[in-house]
Amino acid sequence: MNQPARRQPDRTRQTLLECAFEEMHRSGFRAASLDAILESSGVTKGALYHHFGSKTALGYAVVEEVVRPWVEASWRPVLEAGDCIAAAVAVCQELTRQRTVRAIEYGCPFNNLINEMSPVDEGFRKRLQQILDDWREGIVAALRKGQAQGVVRADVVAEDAAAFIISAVEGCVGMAKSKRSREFLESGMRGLIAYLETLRSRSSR
Amino acid sequence: MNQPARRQPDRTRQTLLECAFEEMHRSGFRAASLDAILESSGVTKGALYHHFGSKTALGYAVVEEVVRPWVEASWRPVLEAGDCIAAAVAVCQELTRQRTVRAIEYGCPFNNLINEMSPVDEGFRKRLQQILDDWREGIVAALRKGQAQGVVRADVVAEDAAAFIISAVEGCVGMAKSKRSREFLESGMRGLIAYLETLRSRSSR
DNA sequence: CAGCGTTCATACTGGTTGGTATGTAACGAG
DNA sequence: CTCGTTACATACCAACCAGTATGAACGCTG
Repeated sequence: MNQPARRQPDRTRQTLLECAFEEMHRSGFRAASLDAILESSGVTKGALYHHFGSKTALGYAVVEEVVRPWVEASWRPVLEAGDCIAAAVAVCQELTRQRTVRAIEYGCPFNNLINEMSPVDEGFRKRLQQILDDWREGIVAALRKGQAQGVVRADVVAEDAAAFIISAVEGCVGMAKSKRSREFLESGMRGLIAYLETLRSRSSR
Repeated sequence: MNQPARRQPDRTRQTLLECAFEEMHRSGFRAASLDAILESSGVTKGALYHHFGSKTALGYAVVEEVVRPWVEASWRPVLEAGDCIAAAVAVCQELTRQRTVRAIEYGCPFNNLINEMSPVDEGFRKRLQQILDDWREGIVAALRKGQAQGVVRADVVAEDAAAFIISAVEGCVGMAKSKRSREFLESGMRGLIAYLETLRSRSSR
């Protein structure tokens, strides 16, 4: 039994965020039903509207407090690794390997939200853009570091490569949603890995 | 004046498809309001339900009769060109150049529909998957032809490269939706073009 | 223990949406 | 001209959904 009458406002809020994230991942933000979130979280409507002023405010909180850390965590290895290309390849391989068919169908929450919400809600757009900017800056820094180390070719334009790599990853995961199998995702990722290898300087092969 | 009482069922149907396409492009399929489509097309609900059995059926027809030709037309140059790499580069440049800021915000209809509808509606998923398969097969054929001509490196895995190229294009257009400016799209595309050049065989440079 | 703000619970509402029932006018066949 | 089918038009409905009003129970403070 969970304590029936005990109050844990922070935990209630966190549960709400997590259940909202999952519902948004499955259905998208606009089609996400508050009733469904309330049912899966075991929270009532009064509690929800105590913690969040509106459905939109809940969505913003999910972006800031769930999606953002999730994106950051997935690429931290690349930013911290010695050989950023090898680390990126490893992340790409991990991305496909541990992904269930279910996860392939639902895709990347970050990509989903950009595609759904950016054109129709400025608050979502700004928050998602900020996450994208930070991600891109991280990749740029990693590539520059790699260039200083002699791992990455000096003629690579870091900004362009970073935008391209992020786009390719999200594009692969997105396109794979229309396929039932893992094949497309794996194939696209092999293409990406082949590209990443072209960024390596001859001296570090 | 358009003929007030004259009947043009084929034209009515076509108008409906085009207006539905635009509304779906702006709002997505599920958030697309039939009333909005009816208003922009000047057609009444009775006429709509005469031509299409349901909103879903209308959506399927839009995919088959508007989205599919649109996707096919955008890549035909690559499939027919002599130098498929040069043609692909040209398509990418054209893709960014002629695109208005408005079009950047709303993104690619094909990508939008895959991301929104594939997980939640099997009928959409199958139709979109078929378009993706055909697109990919086209690129594979173009790459193979390029390899036979000595334009494309022989060690390129055509299936992987095709999946990767399509994903990268759609990823760039998708990510750019979260940015107001053209910068990200152009930057990602420069990265893509740099990648496309790596596919070229040394003998054809 | 008294009092009060925080945290939640329940019932209800107004608006929107996809869909339908019913009617009518155009159109082609004979 | 007649008649049945096609192609629309209008009015209405049931479902769903975000949001609100109201109130009660908890729990900290003094």
